[in-house]
Amino acid sequence: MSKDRPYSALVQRLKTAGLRPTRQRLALAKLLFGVDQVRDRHVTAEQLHAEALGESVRVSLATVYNSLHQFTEAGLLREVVVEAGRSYFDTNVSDHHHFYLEGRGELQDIPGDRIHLANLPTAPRGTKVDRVDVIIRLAEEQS
Amino acid sequence: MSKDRPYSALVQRLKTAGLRPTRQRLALAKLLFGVDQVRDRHVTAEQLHAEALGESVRVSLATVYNSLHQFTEAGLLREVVVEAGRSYFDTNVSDHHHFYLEGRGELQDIPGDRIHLANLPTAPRGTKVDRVDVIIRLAEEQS
DNA sequence: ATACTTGCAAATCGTTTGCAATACC
DNA sequence: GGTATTGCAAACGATTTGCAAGTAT
Repeated sequence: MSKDRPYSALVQRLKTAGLRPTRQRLALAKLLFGVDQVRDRHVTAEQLHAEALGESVRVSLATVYNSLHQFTEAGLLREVVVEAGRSYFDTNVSDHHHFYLEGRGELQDIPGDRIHLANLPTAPRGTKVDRVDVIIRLAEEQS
Repeated sequence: MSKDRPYSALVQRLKTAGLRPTRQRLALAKLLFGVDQVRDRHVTAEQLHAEALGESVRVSLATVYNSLHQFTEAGLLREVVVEAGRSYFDTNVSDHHHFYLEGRGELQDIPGDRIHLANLPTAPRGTKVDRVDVIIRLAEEQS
């Protein structure tokens, strides 16, 4: 499997999302959604930028931010807010929730059907539920 | 009821929390917890600062930040993270959840016993649940 | 060819910090 | 008096923007 393969699946995914498959976007998509990525990922812009540079992919941080937001708008990513002042992007866009390990700043998925929410109050008049976020904040246990 | 009353209840509350009842802290406490405040409040530092200035209370923004964090550490406030890059402080420190009106950046409390969480996964080894946040994100309904 | 993208550096936003001046006990 | 607290302005980290140069179709 050559490193220069066009990754047609990813190219197609970007096109379908209405995004030109530029070198940068494709490289980032590969890091985020590529076949090498076994499980779902939770990254910050800085992390992804560092990772790209580490793989000798030349991208500016600004472009990483732009791409992450474009991917999010296109429904390829989901933004998770757990900490004021830092945004995480989750490659798992299905209905699910999160563990947040406060010490490490680490996120972990919890399948959506794992938690049961009952008696959800109805949305106030004039509004509709966009989504429900459940974050279980974890602290390191002092043995 | 004079405007200059010492607000002994608030003074006591600060003292109990191990905080000197300075002019600034007392003024902020009054805005947050004072008798005039009917319901629970959700404020950002900037909002509270503006409000204080509006009431001719001289406080610096830095002191507002300091005080909010001190109040939070003392358990008088709870910090709510709904949006990357902005912190809300909630005067309701009991167990409860939130509606978040995305358009207006507005928070609304949902009593803790209103929502039923079932099948909560157990915390990973070495960690313990610090708290569970449920945020119901609301969008304005396009009629 | 033309519209979309990129990179850079500067700008911005919310928040924090260093430190001298000030207020509380 | 001695310590905690304040205010200011500068520092900060994350994110965004303006714009000239580059790239996809």
